[in-house]
Amino acid sequence: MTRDQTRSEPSATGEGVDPLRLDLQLCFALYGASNRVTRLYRPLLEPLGLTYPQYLVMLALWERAPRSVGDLGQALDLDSGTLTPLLKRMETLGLVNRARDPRDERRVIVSLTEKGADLRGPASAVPGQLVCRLGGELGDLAALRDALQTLNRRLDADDHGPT
Amino acid sequence: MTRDQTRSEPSATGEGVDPLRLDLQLCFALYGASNRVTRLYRPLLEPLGLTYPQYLVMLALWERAPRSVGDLGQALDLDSGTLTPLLKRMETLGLVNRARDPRDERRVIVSLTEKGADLRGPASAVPGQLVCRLGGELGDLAALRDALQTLNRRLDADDHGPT
DNA sequence: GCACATTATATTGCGCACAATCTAATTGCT
DNA sequence: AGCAATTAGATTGTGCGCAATATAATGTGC
Repeated sequence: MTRDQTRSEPSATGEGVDPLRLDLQLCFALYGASNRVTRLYRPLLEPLGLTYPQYLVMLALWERAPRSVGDLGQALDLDSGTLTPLLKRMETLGLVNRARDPRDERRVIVSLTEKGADLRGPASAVPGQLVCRLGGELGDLAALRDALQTLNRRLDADDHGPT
Repeated sequence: MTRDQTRSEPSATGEGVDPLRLDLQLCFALYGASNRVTRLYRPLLEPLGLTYPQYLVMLALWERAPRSVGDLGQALDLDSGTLTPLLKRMETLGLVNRARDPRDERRVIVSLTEKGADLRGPASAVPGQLVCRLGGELGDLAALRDALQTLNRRLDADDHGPT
């Protein structure tokens, strides 16, 4: 029974005749693309001392700061179990400050330090370098972005539990 | 200096006029989509006792087994630092066996146990459920898959270090 | 103004991802 | 044979991602 009861089709790049293979192909491609892109960012962000999720937090804060942990979590679709230690590391790095909101002591307000704000300049080179490394036509990349954003919106809309 | 020196554009869903925002939008969408899809799989795989990466390993093994750790790593684009502990957990679960290749003692051959092979039946329901939860037109999902696979191939081709 | 639910964050625990490093086995070269 | 270079995995350490739980502050009804 350790036979290789397997195969059914060439598997990989074929046309999507079998919808049951579509999930594997799509989700695996998504998973791989996300890993690959994080790897692509790594050497660009390493000189800044940031990881990719930390870079996303900085982008959110450069857009608007100060803001609460929960607000960041909503923007980035991450929960407090992820953000709390991440923000603490960024605080240790001297990029952000964390302080309880005196108006509502349950909230923690995250603000940029001067060092954190100053990092925006050096970081501004990153997007260009990355698009360059991504390669491909700008139009194709924009189309891919649109398809992913559509998917994300649909998944966000659904998940309020059908039975 | 804690001013909100921020904003410049509406930011989110606009047309891709500014290529410098494209990386953020694309990569963030990718990152979010990957996280969301893993979350979508979780309740489907939990009854099988699998995580999403473990499910990917099982799919690879159902396609062809036994195979070496390195072979799995190439197929899934994961390195030994990820696979070794993952495979050990799966061995503890009784899904796979790990054994040195007698032909080449450096290699570790991963094979399916009967329990692992038997899981294929229950798992066969997952892809259909997932595509259903993903929603959207099959054609759109197939197009997204193709775009991601193209991107992945390009990134795999590049990375052999230009100076 | 006191139980009780609600809200915001923190903590704990587990499982990836991956860089860096280590060990051991094989291959190549001479 | 003998030894350097290569190769395959394993180990270690750091940083997410998230479920489950805990803690503490706010709001609500009575």
